[in-house]
Amino acid sequence: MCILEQEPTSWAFGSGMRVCSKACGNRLQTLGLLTVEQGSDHPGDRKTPSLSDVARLAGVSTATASRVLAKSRPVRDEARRRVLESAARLDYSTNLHARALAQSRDASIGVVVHDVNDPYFSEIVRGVLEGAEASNQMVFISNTYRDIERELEYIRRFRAQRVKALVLAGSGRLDREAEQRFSAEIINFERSGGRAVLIGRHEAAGDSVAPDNYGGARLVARHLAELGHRRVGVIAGPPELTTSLDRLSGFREELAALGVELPEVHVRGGRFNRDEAERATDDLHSAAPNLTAIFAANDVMAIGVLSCLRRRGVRVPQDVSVVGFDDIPVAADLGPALTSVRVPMAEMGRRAFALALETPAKRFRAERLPTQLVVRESTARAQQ
Amino acid sequence: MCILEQEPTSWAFGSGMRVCSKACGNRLQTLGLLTVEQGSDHPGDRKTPSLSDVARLAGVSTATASRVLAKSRPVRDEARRRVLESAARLDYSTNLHARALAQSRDASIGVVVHDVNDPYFSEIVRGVLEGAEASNQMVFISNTYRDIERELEYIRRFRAQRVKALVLAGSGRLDREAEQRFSAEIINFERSGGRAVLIGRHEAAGDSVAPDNYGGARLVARHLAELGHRRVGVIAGPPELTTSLDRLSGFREELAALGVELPEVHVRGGRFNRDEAERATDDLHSAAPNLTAIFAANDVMAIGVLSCLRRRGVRVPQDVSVVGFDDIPVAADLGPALTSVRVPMAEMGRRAFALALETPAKRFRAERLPTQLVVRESTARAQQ
DNA sequence: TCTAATTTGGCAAGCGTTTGCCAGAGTACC
DNA sequence: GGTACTCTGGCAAACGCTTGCCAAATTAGA
Repeated sequence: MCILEQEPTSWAFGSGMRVCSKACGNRLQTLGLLTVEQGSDHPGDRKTPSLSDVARLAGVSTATASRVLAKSRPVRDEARRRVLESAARLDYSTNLHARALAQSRDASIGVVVHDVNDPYFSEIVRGVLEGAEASNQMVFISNTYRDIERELEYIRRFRAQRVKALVLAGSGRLDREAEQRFSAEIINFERSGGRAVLIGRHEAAGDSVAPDNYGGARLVARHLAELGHRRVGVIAGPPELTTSLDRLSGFREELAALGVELPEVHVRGGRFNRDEAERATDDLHSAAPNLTAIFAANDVMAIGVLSCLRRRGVRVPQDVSVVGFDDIPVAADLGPALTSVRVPMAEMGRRAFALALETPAKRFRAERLPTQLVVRESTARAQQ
Repeated sequence: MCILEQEPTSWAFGSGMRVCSKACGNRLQTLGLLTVEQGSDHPGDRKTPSLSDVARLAGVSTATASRVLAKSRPVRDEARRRVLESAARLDYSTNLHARALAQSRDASIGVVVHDVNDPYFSEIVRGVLEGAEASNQMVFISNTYRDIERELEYIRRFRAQRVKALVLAGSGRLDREAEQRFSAEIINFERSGGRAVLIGRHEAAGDSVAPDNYGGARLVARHLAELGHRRVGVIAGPPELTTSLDRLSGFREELAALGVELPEVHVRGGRFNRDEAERATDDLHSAAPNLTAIFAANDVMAIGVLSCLRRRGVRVPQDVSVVGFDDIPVAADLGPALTSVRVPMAEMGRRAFALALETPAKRFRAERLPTQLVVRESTARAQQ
């Protein structure tokens, strides 16, 4: 084991540290090769103790033991003490399935997101977890990678698990049939007694929280127009998602209102990821090399845009201004720091969680959270 | 509803699109304010159908219905068809708790990570999910935010849920007592019949997968020494974690072997996050303004380092070279692109998942995955 | 056609909790 | 001392599925 003899509190140790480092060093000599080492033994498997074992050991009925452990009713001190002691002695662990079955309800909360690797969603998850932590609830996260079948599958699965509440984050779809199937599953879920809250999709059957994508995109248009940009392009999101549409149309309409034209050839699209955005920017820039500004449908795509422009020797913001959307944490650390629209992702997660625990109103509720332009280094006055 | 009349396949639509945008636009006029809208009704709640309801409707016993739905034994076509049809008619959803209880085992898999918002962990999660997807398993992710009590709590919770397997990602701790409590919970978990696999911590009781932190750090030392750096600093990770120690000691020992000194005052530490790293760099750079290179214990910290240096007007890599660790996806997109040590994060997740499904060997297995230096723009020859 | 082997389906006993209901034991108040 | 409550604790019936065991039905073999 690679363990210090004394508790380390800082790196300014010297000797103790060095000894340890040595040990670790030796252990790892196999630099560059995959090593398989042997450790100690796997534990044996005697049977898991049940509540009745605890009760027997404590000399009480299972009812009493249950009431102590689930805190469902007061129990006299003496008995309570004996139960707790027995439970500890046996390493007892409540079988949650039995409990959920008896109560016809699982206390945990499910979260379904498109992609935890996307900072947009991981921020949302953070918000949900903050809420959950405050009220000491278990939450389970699952990932659809934007596959609709998997999304439906997970909803069914959480229904099968009878979770108390379900938070679904992701864009709505323009495909009517897809949305209907989605809504149908949500309704089935709620019929089974759970609460469902949607993030980022207002159209489906359920309470929802969403950012003001349309308004945020208008802010971008206004910002660029004020900087004198007249030839602008868009790297849009997937055309089948309402989020893409809202962001694109907000941008387009505000530009129009300000008298700036946005020809269709200046609008390219792709999935919400870095690489597709980079390719799309290649196409766009080849087709329209004289653009002075590019609006990316989200920050992850903006990263691809920046990468493409850098590779092509285009300076940002001197030659071309770039704006993203979402304001993910890393946006401020890109080179150059990215101008973006702040979406309160964590806050949406918190709100969704809170909503999930409220008793449902008669009608679905839909909250829309404001967005806000954050100007950084990637936008500048247009060089005509 | 904001839905197109025809299926959209690209943004080059024109009119249909525009109509939709208008609708969306009107819906969102409340720019900058939180809006609460009213939607349709919540579904009512008639009782959830059970297997016996399905069986009755299909005119068979629950045993047969169960066999059809759980595919546990062949059933004659006619009966099978009737069962499936009844299940569909009733929107039946198996109660997984009842199933898990009857089988004394939950089919799902748990994942416990320190922080899904950290790309290091979200990449690991991606690897696990890829494995899970290939074999069509449900996985549940939970987040400890590096709090040891919460970590233990989640392990207990997954034990209570009797999950088939548990993947735990995060660094080991130097604190002996903490590690022992951790190991004790793992052993309890395995005793309850589940499989546990650890990522990034070899010292605890369980099969494990870990990157070669020590070796990777040595590569960094060699790289910097070869570029002529003699005055180097380190922004280290939290001193209580073995990951921090391994990375620091590998770096320090290789430097020593190459005749480069690393005074303790050139080593600062903090949590594995951007902001603490930025502060630590402030301290470091104030104390030792003549450093020519800084090694950050991970990429997230390196972002903080870069930000601090930029703020102080220090050019990277002309004045100071910076190296990170992990090679998270965004490393290549920072300004300047970050030289880092590639840790096969997703691969570790996949391996851990695979290991979790294998039957355990008699002794714990420990796999170590190689790391690799990726040189980008943030390192250059030292200006003496 | 008869017997043996193989499918297929049902019965009912779990799986490990929770909880409604009831009874016995204290307490408080007349 | 008697009545009316309040506490505690136990019994046993769910909760909704799976599955070992057995019997009936079907098929194969002779």
